[in-house]
Amino acid sequence: MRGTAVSKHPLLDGLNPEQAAAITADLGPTLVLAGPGSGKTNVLTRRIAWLIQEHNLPHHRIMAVTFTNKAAGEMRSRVEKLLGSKLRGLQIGTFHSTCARFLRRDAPILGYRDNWVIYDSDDSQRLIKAIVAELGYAPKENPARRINNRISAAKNEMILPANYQAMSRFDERVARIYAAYQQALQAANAMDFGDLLLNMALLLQRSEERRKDYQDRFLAVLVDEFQDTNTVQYQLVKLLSAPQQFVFVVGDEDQAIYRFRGADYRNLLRFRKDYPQSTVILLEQNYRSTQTILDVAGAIISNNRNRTAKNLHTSRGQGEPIAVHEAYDEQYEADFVLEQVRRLRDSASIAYSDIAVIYRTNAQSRAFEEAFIRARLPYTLLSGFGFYQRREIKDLLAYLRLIYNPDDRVSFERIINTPARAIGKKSLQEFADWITREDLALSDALNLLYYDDFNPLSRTVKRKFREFSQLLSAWRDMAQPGGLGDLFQHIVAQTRYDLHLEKTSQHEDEALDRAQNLSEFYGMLLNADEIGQSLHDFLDERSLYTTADSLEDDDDKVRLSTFHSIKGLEFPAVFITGLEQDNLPHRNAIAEGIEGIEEECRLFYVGITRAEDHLFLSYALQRRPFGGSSINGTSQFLSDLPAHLLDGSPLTLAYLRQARAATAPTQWEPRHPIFERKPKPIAPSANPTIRAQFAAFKAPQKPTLRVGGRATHKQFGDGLVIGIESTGDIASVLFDQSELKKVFAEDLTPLGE
DNA sequence: TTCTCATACTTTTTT
DNA sequence: AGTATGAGAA
Ligand SMILES: Nc1ncnc2c1ncn2[C@@H]1O[C@H](COP(=O)(O)OP(=O)(O)OP(=O)(O)O)[C@@H](O)[C@H]1O
Repeated sequence: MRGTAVSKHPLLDGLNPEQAAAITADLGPTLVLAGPGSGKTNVLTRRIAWLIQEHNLPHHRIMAVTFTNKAAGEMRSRVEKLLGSKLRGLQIGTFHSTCARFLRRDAPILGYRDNWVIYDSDDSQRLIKAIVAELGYAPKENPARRINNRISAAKNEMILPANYQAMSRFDERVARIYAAYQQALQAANAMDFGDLLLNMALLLQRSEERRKDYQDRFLAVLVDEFQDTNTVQYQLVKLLSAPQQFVFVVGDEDQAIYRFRGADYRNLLRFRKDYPQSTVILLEQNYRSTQTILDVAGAIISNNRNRTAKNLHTSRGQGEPIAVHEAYDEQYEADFVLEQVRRLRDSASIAYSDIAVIYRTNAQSRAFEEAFIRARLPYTLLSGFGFYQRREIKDLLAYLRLIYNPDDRVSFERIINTPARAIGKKSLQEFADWITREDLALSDALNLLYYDDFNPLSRTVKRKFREFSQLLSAWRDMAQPGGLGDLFQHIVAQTRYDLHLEKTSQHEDEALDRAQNLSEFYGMLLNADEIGQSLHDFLDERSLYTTADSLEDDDDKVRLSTFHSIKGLEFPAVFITGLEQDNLPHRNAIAEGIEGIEEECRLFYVGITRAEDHLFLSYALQRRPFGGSSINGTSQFLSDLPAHLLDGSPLTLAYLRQARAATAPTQWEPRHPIFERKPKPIAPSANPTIRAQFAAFKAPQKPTLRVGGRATHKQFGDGLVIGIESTGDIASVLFDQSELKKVFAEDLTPLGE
């Protein structure tokens, strides 16, 4: 029966029996555990329609959580299409958007004023940095970024400053900073990303009245990508779905890739434990990929421990083999991708937007961007440094935010002297000291400037701040829905931000570029005006929406993305690039040990399973991060690929075979990557054979002679050992005085570091 | 106080 | 490569 369609009910049309079982399951807790492409999201969508149609739940009493805002929008329109009516009250959003929406109304209960703003990680780090300075800690030993990570982790675990357990000296400082940071956030009337979730959970825990209200409103709660929920999200689901427990979650532990954000795939197990009466449904039919792609994916993921083995199968047929490509460096890798993109379009009539290029780190997008620009092929980035992170945009946003929330300290400090108004360190200090001494809110202080009796500031300082405060109040009066574009024009004109741009740009080009960004931003404000957005709508949306969220599907451009941002999507053709040890798995993940490496393995798995028909894997022998350069061995995951499913140049395939022979299947031992920050200039050989040898890094066979170490040879002198044959008796050495040579290992004497 | 220049530091993934 | 910080001159 499996795999055959049942079609008794229009909502079940074309679904297989397991999918139908999930959709029609009883109202009680239900868990759908299934691999990629098995229709989990599809099932969740239809389940919503089913609840409305068959269980007569009013649509506004259903809440669904998706992983991205874009997925939320798509889910809403699909449900509407299934039911043939608009469903404005249906609550669908990410955890963050949903919480922000609820808190927009309820935050005053927690002591926020209703014009609170959302701080992104950059804002948080600025605030933390200021606090570190105020507490007199050394900025170097207490980097804002690291501290922010600790604080976020605590919030994800619902640990409040008072309960923060300090296990080290560093942690003791973190605990103090965390407490001060929370106070500063409250004073600034701001919430960071973690607060959005934590405050919502606290609200539900602390206010019985609000809890009952939300619980009464939401009869059913549905969550997609449940494997990537963290503690506070899990608690939110639990709190909101009580007491009737009509909770429906879908997930796949093999696709858990947000551990760094506190997510724990064991929430799937926890769900089964917390709801012992829950129905568990497995889906095994894959509708997305060819069998070859599934087999490769399966071979990769089967090395992970602690997982339910899934028996994925497809009716899509075997498909074509997986292409593996070795490139000399990232530019050649990009050229390879370009070449294949053109070929796919010409011979397989695949649109640009049907193609995804996936990499581990955002920095890797650069080589692809440059190549695509050179070749004049259209592309778009799903992740990375976005529009809103540009200096000029952040400045203008800070103006808007301060207008909306005059207590926003981070924005205030950003723009008080941008453009320069002769308010330097000293003036600012005098102002800040006064505020601290009198324990004033920033907004109150800005008002008190007008009353000489109430402030002790020196004449000039007072005058300068007063002028700023006057501007601010004038703008605030203008900040009405429909007038955001005008407001922008006034800000730019009255601060002479245009002149500031010119002054602070190095070249004409840069000034022009930044001015263009500003007009693009202006366009967005006009757009907001058109749809009648208020300032807070606009600010919230831009804090919570990512580049990928606002991308139109029909925009015919190749998608460049990290593994993380590509999750949940599918493409006829997928390129997975940068398959080098230390890149995937990333060196930092390797340092985290087996958990880290298994997560990297899942990243690879997620990437592979995005592909419908065409899958390309590539690695580069050399990369140039940070102006330096590194020579890389191939990813350990490449050795786990079943050889008979691969296609590539004979040399590459031979090399992979060799690599497989040399390493026992997936030892999670970090191999010894060759990583030289600034290696001696290496003359890259054009000879493919030599290049292949160059690539043939092996795990060390003799403890004495180490790949990546230096050794001396009686005839050729000193050199860098870049490879050792699996037999252990022959080594490839890059000699300082000559070139790459293969020599007998016994003629080499290892040198100390 | 502002601007310019040199120097040091970074070095995963995202809401 | 890119940003952030600090010193010194205008
Ligand atoms: N019963 C079905 N018949 C035909 N196609 C289906 C069926 N169910 C799902 N699909 C298709 O399979 C693809 C994958 O579905 P979906 O995105 O819901 O899977 P998923 O399990 O959520 O995947 P992932 O875990 O990778 O995000 C989609 O293109 C969907 O339209």
